[in-house]
Amino acid sequence: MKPDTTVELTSLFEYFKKFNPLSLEAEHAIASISKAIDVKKNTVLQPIGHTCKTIYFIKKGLARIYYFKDGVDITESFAFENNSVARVESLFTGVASKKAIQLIENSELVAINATQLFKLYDTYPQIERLFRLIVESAYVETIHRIESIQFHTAEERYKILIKEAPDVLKRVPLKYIASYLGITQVSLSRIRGLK
Amino acid sequence: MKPDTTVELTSLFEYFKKFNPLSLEAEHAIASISKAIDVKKNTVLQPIGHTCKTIYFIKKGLARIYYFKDGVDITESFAFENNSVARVESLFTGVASKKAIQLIENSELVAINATQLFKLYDTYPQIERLFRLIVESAYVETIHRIESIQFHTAEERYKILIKEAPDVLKRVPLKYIASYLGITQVSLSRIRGLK
DNA sequence: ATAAACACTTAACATAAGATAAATAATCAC
DNA sequence: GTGATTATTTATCTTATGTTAAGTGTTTAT
Repeated sequence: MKPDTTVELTSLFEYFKKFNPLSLEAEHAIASISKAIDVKKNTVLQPIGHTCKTIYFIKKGLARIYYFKDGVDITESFAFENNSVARVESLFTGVASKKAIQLIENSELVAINATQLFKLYDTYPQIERLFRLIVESAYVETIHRIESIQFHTAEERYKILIKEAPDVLKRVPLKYIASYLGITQVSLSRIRGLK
Repeated sequence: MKPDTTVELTSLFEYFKKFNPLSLEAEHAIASISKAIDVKKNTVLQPIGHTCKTIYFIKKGLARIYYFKDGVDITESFAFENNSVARVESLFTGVASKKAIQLIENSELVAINATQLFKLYDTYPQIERLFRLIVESAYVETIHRIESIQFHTAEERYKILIKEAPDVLKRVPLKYIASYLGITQVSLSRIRGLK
């Protein structure tokens, strides 16, 4: 019988396979620096002001990255199941993050120790390649996000969001969606009220 | 005496050194898939609608990535000397780019064949690592750009720009700066007129 | 040197989104 | 279940930015 971790990490390795399938040995190496955790709704994983040293994979549930701008809670991004989430601007620079990760639902996560992960890059080029591809993919998404923020009206952005991620509306409080779209909750209500 | 290419690529390899120093062999491998080109002001390097297969390094000069939104010319980003520029959202996906790269000044570039570069990744893990680090760095910049666009007023964004890149103002037409800031040229003039 | 094209500013008006406040509606703790 | 939070909507007024148009200044090509 397989050890527990392997079973728990099945969906993580499925996720990896979409980018770069790993050898069993490489999978075990990642398993050895990862642990599965259950987190209650509204939990904040790491406080603002700490350097990000963990990459989370969401087996089940829903998270957001947020921060405070002039005392106002701003949602930078959402992350759904079968995706990873990390405070990248801290992870890749070592600078303390001004952001936090919060779970919007009761969630099941895999926490990967990034410090140890980066060390695995030397031994397993396939792991370095895997995360290179994951980052490239996230980078492309971020570029699309810029186009969306900069060159669509708030109403267009709202319509695009509910078209591309109708789930969001059911699972995420509107106040979080509003700041994600770059507007106030009042404006979002107004837009929703149209027609 | 060194071959010509080595001399011409000095600044490129200096740029690489900031991320991941390469062996001479790896440098030669990159040199063999690169060529130095001189480009006149206003030249568009590749037409919109083609898949991006080239990474450019700017030895001298200044470029912008732009596209058309509802017929209006929008500048997505600028790239100055000693930096690289590519239409990443096409490069990493194979999808035809809706964007073009244009030189704002007479420029000296190094064109790196990306298709061949990606093949080098198998032979030279150090090259794969180099570009992983370059992309991670660009990704972090893009995340900061989102914060800037989404949560500062146009006036704040303008002030940040002239503080962080005062060069831009001297070398880039205001119409390009305006769309980069996400506003019209008229709005930018108005902001500049204040005080 | 001149005309044409381009770059930038200014003005008047229209509109989308912000700020504040108050009213419902939904959820949570006990 | 009841009261207390929290979430959402609605209304009013203000403000920043868009749109259009016209005018001035600056390059560029011949």
